[in-house]
Amino acid sequence: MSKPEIPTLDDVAREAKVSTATVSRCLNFPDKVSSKTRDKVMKIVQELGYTPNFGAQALAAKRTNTFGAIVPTMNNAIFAAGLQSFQETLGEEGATLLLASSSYNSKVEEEQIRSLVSRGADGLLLIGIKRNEAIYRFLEDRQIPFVIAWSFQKHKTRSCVGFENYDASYALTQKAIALGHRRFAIISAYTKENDRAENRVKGIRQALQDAKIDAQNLMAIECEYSIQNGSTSFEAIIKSDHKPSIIMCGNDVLAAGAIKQANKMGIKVPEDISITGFDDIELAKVIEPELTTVHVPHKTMGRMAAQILLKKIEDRTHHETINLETRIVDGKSLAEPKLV
Amino acid sequence: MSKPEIPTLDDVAREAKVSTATVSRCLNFPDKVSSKTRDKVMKIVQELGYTPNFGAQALAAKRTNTFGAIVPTMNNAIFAAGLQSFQETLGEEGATLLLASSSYNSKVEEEQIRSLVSRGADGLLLIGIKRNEAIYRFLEDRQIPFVIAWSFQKHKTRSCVGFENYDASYALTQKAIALGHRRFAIISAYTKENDRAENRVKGIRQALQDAKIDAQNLMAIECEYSIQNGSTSFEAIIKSDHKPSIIMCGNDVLAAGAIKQANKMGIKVPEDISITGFDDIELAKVIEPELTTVHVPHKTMGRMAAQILLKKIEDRTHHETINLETRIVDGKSLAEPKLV
DNA sequence: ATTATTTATGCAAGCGCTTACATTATTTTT
DNA sequence: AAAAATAATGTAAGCGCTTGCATAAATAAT
Repeated sequence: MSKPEIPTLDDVAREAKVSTATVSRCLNFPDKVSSKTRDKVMKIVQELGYTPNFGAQALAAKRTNTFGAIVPTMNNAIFAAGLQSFQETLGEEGATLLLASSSYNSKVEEEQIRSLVSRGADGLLLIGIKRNEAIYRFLEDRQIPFVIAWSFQKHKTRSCVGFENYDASYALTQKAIALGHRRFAIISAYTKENDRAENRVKGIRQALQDAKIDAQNLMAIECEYSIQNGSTSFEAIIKSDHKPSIIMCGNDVLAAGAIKQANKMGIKVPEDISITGFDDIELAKVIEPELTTVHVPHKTMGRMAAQILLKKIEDRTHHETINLETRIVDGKSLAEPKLV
Repeated sequence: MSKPEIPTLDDVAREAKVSTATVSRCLNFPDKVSSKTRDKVMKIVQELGYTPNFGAQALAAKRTNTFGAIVPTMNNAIFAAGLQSFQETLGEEGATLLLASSSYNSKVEEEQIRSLVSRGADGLLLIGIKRNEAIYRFLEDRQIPFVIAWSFQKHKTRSCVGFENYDASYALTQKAIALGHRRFAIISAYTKENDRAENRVKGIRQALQDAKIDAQNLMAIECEYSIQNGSTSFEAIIKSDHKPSIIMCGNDVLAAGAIKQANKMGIKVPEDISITGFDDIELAKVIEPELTTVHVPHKTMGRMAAQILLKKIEDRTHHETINLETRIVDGKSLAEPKLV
């Protein structure tokens, strides 16, 4: 068999009878080269099917035009829309996205951060705030730009673009209280290493407290995000003796599972029980009844995250924290509680 | 500010008073090194927080322990489950996954293939068969192992693990015909560069033909996969004068959109019209009525794809094509047509 | 104790690219 | 037409790592 002739810069240079420096410039700074040689070189590049060796390039240039993103999951659409616009915005600038998924596991996330950095990621998109301080320092020591999304915090140096999970959740709870609900249940993601989930729960608790509703009236379940878990948790709540008039779910996926189970059990939503979601993903509009949920500006968030990152590459000192607005989407799944 | 002290192999070697070769061996072949020096070196590695530079490593070693996958979309869960198990299987072998999404655009996919290869991907997961022959040659010239998933073909050299989209679709159509359906509509993805979609449509057409149902009785719409498009297409079909008794959708996402729209328009599924999906993603079980669809063994497919790839790394000549079974999942969305 | 093996380390040559800096060709100015 | 300024190209020194080969240390065999 013929050996795998992967052409190198040298091959191109030799063939075109110029130095490797010139070829490199043709590729990277076309206008630093006379159009005559450029054409000649480009032709050979085409002929040989030359592709630069990324490792060599990264090694020599110390930048890669590559960004990394680590999301907790790709199993449901929570992050899809945001990532999509993140990627698109990067793409417009000719940058590439490397994607990894941590399965909501902070150990895994840490490894992936290191891996992406050692792969030469010029910048990183991270979801949420809560993570080991050591890993933040790792990034900061190396001066790797990063931006945190899906959460908002006013930090002196760590840029973010997100929203107040707490406030959104608080507002939704207020609305439920105003409708007359007094007995609550929560189906949440694990809050331990997930500040989004944590703040959503906190928002609910605080709203209840502020309305002088005793914590006795709240039951909370934590589980992984999945439709199945939404269903299971719903059933567990119904079968418990807590008897809430409303179940507030940590996201739309759980809510969808809950509604599905309600339908299955012949429990009418919202007549018998109200159910709310969070995120406003497409799924929220498919289930019957349509979900009352919190709209999160995913697209905007993704785009702005990319923009911040790009700015940080330009100017290492750039810093900003952006707090996006959320809003309650009125579906059909939240209504006044049944009179008892 | 202190400069970003990124430690290198040299730093570790100097600190540990050994050669760089020894440090490298400690990291890559621990048992080629005496336990005494190993401990000494590892301690320094820890202290310094050393992470190997990926580019340099790739350049010197000509392998990266990294695999690439390019999926058409991450916007819906079609590929999520498969990718997940693909990643898990790779992870067990200490390999990393680089993920890219092509937005069903073959030009983009081609770029991404090149990009992943130049990034040093040891192997690639590709979705579907249909793509430019040139890009196949690109991979083959460079002897980059790749495996095709989600489609099956018996190819002499190109390995794949997938299923017969055609057969599955044919079978589902037969079932519909057996129930009495004679007037069909299809909502499909664009078939131009998508062999899965193409074969699904072909399967339907052939089943109709074999049942002596004239092509006149079939109406087909192509659009991008999305719930919204499912809804829009459903409405278009209903408002046309085609009046099918069944709408077969290219995947569950479209079907979900269709059902949603049916509910909205007060059209009963399956009493007034039957709707089928394809893929059996979680969504299929959430919508009301539950979808009759084709179950695709996503997890198995992802795992086997990874296994094949790993085998190919071991033995460049390894080759296999695996045809997985699909099966019809009986939901509630397919029933006998209304008597006219 | 001496020699033959085995094991552990070091040396140094790249891997394929970028980029100061030096050199040469071209254009502009006087 | 010569001098000065500008543009185009070449030279070569790395970037941080791996690995074949040579050498040194430890162990086994005589």
